[in-house]
Amino acid sequence: MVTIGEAARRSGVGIELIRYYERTGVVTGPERSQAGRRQYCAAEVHVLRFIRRCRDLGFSLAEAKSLLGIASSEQLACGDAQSVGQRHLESIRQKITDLQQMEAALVQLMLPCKAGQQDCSMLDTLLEGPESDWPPQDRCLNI
Amino acid sequence: MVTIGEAARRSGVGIELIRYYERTGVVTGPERSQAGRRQYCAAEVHVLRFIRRCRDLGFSLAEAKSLLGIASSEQLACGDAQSVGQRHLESIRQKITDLQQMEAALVQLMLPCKAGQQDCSMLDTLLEGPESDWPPQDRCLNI
DNA sequence: TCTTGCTCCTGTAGCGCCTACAGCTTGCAA
DNA sequence: TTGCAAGCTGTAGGCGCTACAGGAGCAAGA
Repeated sequence: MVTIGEAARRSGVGIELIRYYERTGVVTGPERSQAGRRQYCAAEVHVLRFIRRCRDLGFSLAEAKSLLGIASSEQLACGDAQSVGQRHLESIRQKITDLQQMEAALVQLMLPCKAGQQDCSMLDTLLEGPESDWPPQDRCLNI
Repeated sequence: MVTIGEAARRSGVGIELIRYYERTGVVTGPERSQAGRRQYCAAEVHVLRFIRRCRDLGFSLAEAKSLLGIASSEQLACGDAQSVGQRHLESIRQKITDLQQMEAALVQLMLPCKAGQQDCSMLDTLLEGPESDWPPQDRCLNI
């Protein structure tokens, strides 16, 4: 049984963030000491580390919670975990593609300025330029 | 002079978003009709489109506002715009690199499951696996 | 003229994922 | 005993939207 500070150190999840996860139901609250302090057992520290690893891999908290549920269910449902992972992998690849297109568009936009022209074609294009084909109008681009 | 609905249509920025931009000082509010309705001139619609293009390219609202300031200043400071753009380009490239490493780590994590083993090594690794070298501990990974 | 239906208005609250602070109590060592 | 670190709760802020409630204005048709 360790304190929240020690749990934070061992899991790599900050103290405030641990309390936030508890408050929002991502993890269940641990036992409390008589004085009301949180006391974490090894398994609970494992869970925190699990969440952190999921977050490091870009999973949302909802996905992390879902994977945690799969991982701690009686019958180990590998297929379920695989499909969560696969969906996530596709979303990562989509983001990479979007960012690469963004990068290309930005490079294109900034290129003419390097020629040392008088006007800044970058700002001109942003202000009045033609409609580019980027971004496609029908896709969400909150990256 | 057009209504907010028409300005939204012409600029590609939603009505609620236009009001949000005005409320948060990204753009200045337009004239009002006697009944208190917003009335946009062509230049104001241009500004909205400028903001949208910046956002499409991944600039933050603060950066967009800054670029707008540069674009509408008397002496056209192309160098300033270039440096904002260059910094942004580097951050896009950093994000791409991070995502690619994330992708590789995820593929690595999910690979062994495909072999049809009894245990799900993906979940096992997330739960108890060794510390991977990804992510590096000293970098922000909120992507 | 009246009604219908669209557009517009303000204000507020919610999302996801934290981060930070105020103001308090507890625990431990010197 | 004193002093400080570490814990506690509750609340607010940041980013960039999005969505609603509850009202007012406006143009076109019956």
